[in-house]
Amino acid sequence: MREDCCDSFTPSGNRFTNIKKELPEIESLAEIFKVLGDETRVKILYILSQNELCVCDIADILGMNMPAISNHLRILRALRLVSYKRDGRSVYYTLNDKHIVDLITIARAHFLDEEDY
Amino acid sequence: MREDCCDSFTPSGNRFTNIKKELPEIESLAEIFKVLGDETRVKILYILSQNELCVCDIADILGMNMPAISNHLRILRALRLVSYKRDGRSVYYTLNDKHIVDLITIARAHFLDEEDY
DNA sequence: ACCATAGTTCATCAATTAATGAAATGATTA
DNA sequence: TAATCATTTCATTAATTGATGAACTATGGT
Repeated sequence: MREDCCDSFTPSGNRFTNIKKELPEIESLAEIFKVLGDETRVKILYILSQNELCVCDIADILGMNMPAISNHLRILRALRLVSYKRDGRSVYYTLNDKHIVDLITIARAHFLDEEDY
Repeated sequence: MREDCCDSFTPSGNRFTNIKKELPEIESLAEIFKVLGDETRVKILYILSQNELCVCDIADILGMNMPAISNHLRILRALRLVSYKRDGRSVYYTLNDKHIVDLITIARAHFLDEEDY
């Protein structure tokens, strides 16, 4: 976008070429973090890591109405983070990806304990 | 919000009490993930994990204009994820929190390798 | 003092997001 | 088959977000 830059810029052109190549990979991670960046969704994933629950239970626990929960579950389904099975009238959701819980656990350990920064 | 629920609901009231108590803590994690949920910001954090850079260099690497980068840096400053020092006309930013890189690294290892799901 | 450069702030705009209620679907029960 | 419950889908709406260009601040050079 810019041809030159501040004094640290060298016009030889191939500055930062290596890191630029890695960026598309890093960019794609934002999709995962975006899912976890919603309070409701991260809570849904957390409670599903401990219980298999129907939509109605999740709505009850979180104090929200069912369409709201159902929409978030649709997003989580699209990324294959949860799976579901119907049992009678109810649909039970389970966590489908243990990596997500790892991320939540690590984030909790790192950012909620004030030890260092 | 709802007084009763599906069949799995028990009116005794204290169902899921334990997990409900943990939810505010989980909810606060969304703030961290929200920061990483933006393509530009996660890229900024990643390149700052490898180089100390001025705003102008970051803008150059990411192919964006400076106000856009500056605004993202403001968000990262507010959460103390980066620090900065002025050197002449340039302001150099550095990563201030190694935990963030851990999260990015772990997410990359888990979600970009297709081994299991 | 004047000018150029680096960066920030601000207002505006477009796009995205999430919650809500209503309607539709699917499944069980009377 | 009518009624009810659990869930999903849909349209609407309000709120949030991110990019842009203009204006402003700060620093250094002439």
